[in-house]
Amino acid sequence: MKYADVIIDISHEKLDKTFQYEIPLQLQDAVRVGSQVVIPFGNGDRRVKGFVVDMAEEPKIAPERIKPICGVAKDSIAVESQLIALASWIKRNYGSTMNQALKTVIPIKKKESIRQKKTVELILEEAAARTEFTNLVSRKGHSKAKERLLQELMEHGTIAWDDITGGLHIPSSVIRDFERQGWVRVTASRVYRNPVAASGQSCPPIRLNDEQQQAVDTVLEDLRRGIHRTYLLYGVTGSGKTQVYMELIAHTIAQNQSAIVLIPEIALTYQTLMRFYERFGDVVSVMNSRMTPGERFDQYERAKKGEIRIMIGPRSALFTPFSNLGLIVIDEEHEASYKSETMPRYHARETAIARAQMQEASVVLGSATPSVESYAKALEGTYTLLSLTERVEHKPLPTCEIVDLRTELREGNRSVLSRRLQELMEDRLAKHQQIMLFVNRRGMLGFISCRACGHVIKCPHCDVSLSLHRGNQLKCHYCGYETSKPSVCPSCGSKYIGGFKAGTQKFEEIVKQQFPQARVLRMDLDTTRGKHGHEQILDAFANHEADILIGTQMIVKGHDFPEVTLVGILAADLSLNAGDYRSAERTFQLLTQAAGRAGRGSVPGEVVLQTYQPTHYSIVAAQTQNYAAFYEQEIAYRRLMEYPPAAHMLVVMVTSQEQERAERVAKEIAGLLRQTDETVRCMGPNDASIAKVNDNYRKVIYLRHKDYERLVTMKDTIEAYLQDATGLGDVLIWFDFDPMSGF
DNA sequence: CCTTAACAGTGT
DNA sequence: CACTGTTAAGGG
Repeated sequence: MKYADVIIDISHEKLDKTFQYEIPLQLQDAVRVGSQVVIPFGNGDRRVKGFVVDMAEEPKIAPERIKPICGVAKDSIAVESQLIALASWIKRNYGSTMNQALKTVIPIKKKESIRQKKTVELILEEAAARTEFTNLVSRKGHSKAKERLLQELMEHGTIAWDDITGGLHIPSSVIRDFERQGWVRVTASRVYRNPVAASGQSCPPIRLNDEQQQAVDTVLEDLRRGIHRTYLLYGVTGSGKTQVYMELIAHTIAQNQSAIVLIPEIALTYQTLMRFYERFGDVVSVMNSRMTPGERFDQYERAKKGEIRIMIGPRSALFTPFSNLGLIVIDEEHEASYKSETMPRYHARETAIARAQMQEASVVLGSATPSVESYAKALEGTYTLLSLTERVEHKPLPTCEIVDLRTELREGNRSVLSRRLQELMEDRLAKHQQIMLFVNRRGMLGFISCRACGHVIKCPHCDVSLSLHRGNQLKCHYCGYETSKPSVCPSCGSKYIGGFKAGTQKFEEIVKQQFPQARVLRMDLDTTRGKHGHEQILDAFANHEADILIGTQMIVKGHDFPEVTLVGILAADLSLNAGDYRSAERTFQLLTQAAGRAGRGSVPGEVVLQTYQPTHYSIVAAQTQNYAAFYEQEIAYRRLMEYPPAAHMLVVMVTSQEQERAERVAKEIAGLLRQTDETVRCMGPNDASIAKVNDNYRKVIYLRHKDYERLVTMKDTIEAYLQDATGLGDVLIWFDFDPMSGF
C-alpha cells in the first residue's frame, strides 16, 4: 500500500474530509488503518496529527500534489484510533460517509461539555488589579469588555466561564487575553456523576450448575491458550445465562481488562442493572438513550481513564473507549434493535465481532431464540456453541395449547377470544391469578388472509405475503409483482377473506365488555407516552393492581410477573405475514418469549396460542419451545429462496421529493448494477412499502448474492456513480445490508 | 478545524 | 496607498 487516507484531528467534526498522503518506505510496516500519524498540512506544512482511515495503491489526485507522512505518532494505538479503524470498517461494510461513521463511534463533540465546567479565577493581587483597572479606564473607549470583566472578577474572585461568555456577553478572546497576561487562571474542574445509585451491599457469586460451569470453562480454556473467539450461548428461557456472563466478566476484570455488555433498551431495567452493580460495585456504569450528551461524555471519559471497567447499555455502548477491552457480551442477540435504523445501518453484533478482532477480545452472544444467522454460524463452527438446556431450579416449561381460529369461526364464535381462552380466563380470575394477553401487532399492515381456512395470499416469486394497496391491488414489496385482490379465497372459496383490523384498544374494549369484573391494564405506544409510562404500568401490574395486562411486544420482555399463570396470544399470525423474509423467525421468537412469561412463580403456567395457521412450523415449534425444529425448517426456506444467511441482501433506498427523479435515478442505478455484475440478483426498482414518507418518494432496489463482499462492491459502484452523476437534485440514497425489517 | 488570499472599507 | 477587518475557499 502506497497511500493512506488521513482524517485530520477528529475533534473538529466539521472537517470531515480525508486527505491522501504517501506512505514513505521506512513507515510501510508501522502505518495501518487506525494509526495516528503526523502529517504536513496546509501551505505552511504545519505539522498536525491525523488518523489513517483507509489505504490504497492508487493515488486519487495528481501524485505530485501528494505529500509524505512525517511519522507515526505513537507506537501503541490509542483507543480513539481503534475506534476510528472501527468507523472505517462500518463505513465500508454498511455504507455511509466517513463523517457519519465517525459520529456513531465518537459520539459527542468535546468542546461544549468541557467548557461548561470551566471556571475563571483572578490571581492578580488586589492592588495590582486596581492599577490595571485604572489603566484600562484611562485608555477610554476601546476596552469596555475588559473593564467589565476585570470589575466582575475583582468583585467575585471566581466566575464560571459560561457566565462570562453567556451572561456578561464578553467574548472568550478577552479571557484568553487575561490568561496570557497572567491575570487569571482558567481551571477545567470536572464533576462526574455515577448514574448507578450505590446500594451498599455486595452480592457473592452464585454457584453455577454443571452446564453453566462447562460453558464458562470452554471460554476460559480458549483464553488460556490465547484464543479469542465468538461464542453463541444458547440457553432456554430461565436457564441462567446472566450468571454465565457474570462469571466471564469477573474473569475479565481479574485479568485487568474491561467488558461491554449490550442489552436491548427495553430490557435495560433497574433490576437488570442492580444485578451487575451488586456483584461488581462502582466499576459498573450504564448508558441509555435518555442520557444527556454531557452525561454520556463523562461516562466515556471515566471509561478511558479506567475508572469504569464494565459498561452496560444498548447498541451504542459498544463504542465505549476501553483500551483494554477483553469481552463483549450481547444479550438477546437476535433482537432487531441491535441493527441501527439510521445511517450507517450497522449491526451491533457484526460490529462487535469486528471490534473484538481488532482488540483481541472475545464475544459472547446469548439468546433463548438465536437468530438464524448466528445459529447457522455456530453449526458450521464459525462460532462456538455453548448450550444451556436445563432451567435453573428445574422449573417446568409452561404448557401451550394451540387454538385454531378457523374452527372457532366455523363453529360460530366470531369473537377475538376463543372459547378455550375465555374459559381459562374465567378460571384464573376466580383464583385471583394474573393474565397477560399478547397482541402481536407487528407488521399488520395490509396483508390478506382467509378467516375460514387461514390461506394467505403470497407472492409466487418471493414467497412473502402480498400487501394490499389502493384500488384493491396486491403487491409484493420485493419484486413488485402485482395482482388484484380476489373476492373469494383462491384456496377454499370462502368469502371471508380480507385484511386484519384490530389494535390493542379494540381488544381492551372487548375484554372489558366480556369480563366487567376484571381490572384491565393496557400497554402500547399510546399508553406509555411520558417519562416513566413504561415502568408505571409494569409496576402497577406487578403489584397486582390489575388482573389482566393487554399489550404488544413491550409486555413480553424484561419483567418477571410471578403471579401470571395464563398467557393468551391473541393472533399469532399477524407477525407471520409482515411481508419480509424474517417474519417466521420473528414470530417464533415472539411466541417463545410470550409463552415464557407464564408460570414464572410457583404455580405452573399455561399458554393459549390462537392462530389461523395452526400447522405453520414457527407456531408448532413455538408450542413446544423447540428451537432446533424451527431452525431446520427455517434454514431450508432461506436456502431455497436464497435469503440470509444462505445469501446476503442489500437494500438500496432512493428518495426524492420528485417522484419522477427518484424513479429515474433508481432505474439508472438498477441498470448500472445489472450490467456491472450479472451474478448479483437484482430486483426493482419498486415503490417501498411505504412509498412516500414526509413528502419523499421512496424507491427500493433489492440485491442478493452469496458473497457479502460482492454486495460491498455494488455499494461502492453506486457511490462512485453518485460522485459524478449530474441532475441528482435532492436525491438521497441509503443502504441496508441484511435488513432486519421490510421496506 | 486553521490558514490564506481576496476584497471592501477606512483613514491619511 | 497603506492598513485593517471581514469573508470564502482550500487543504492531499
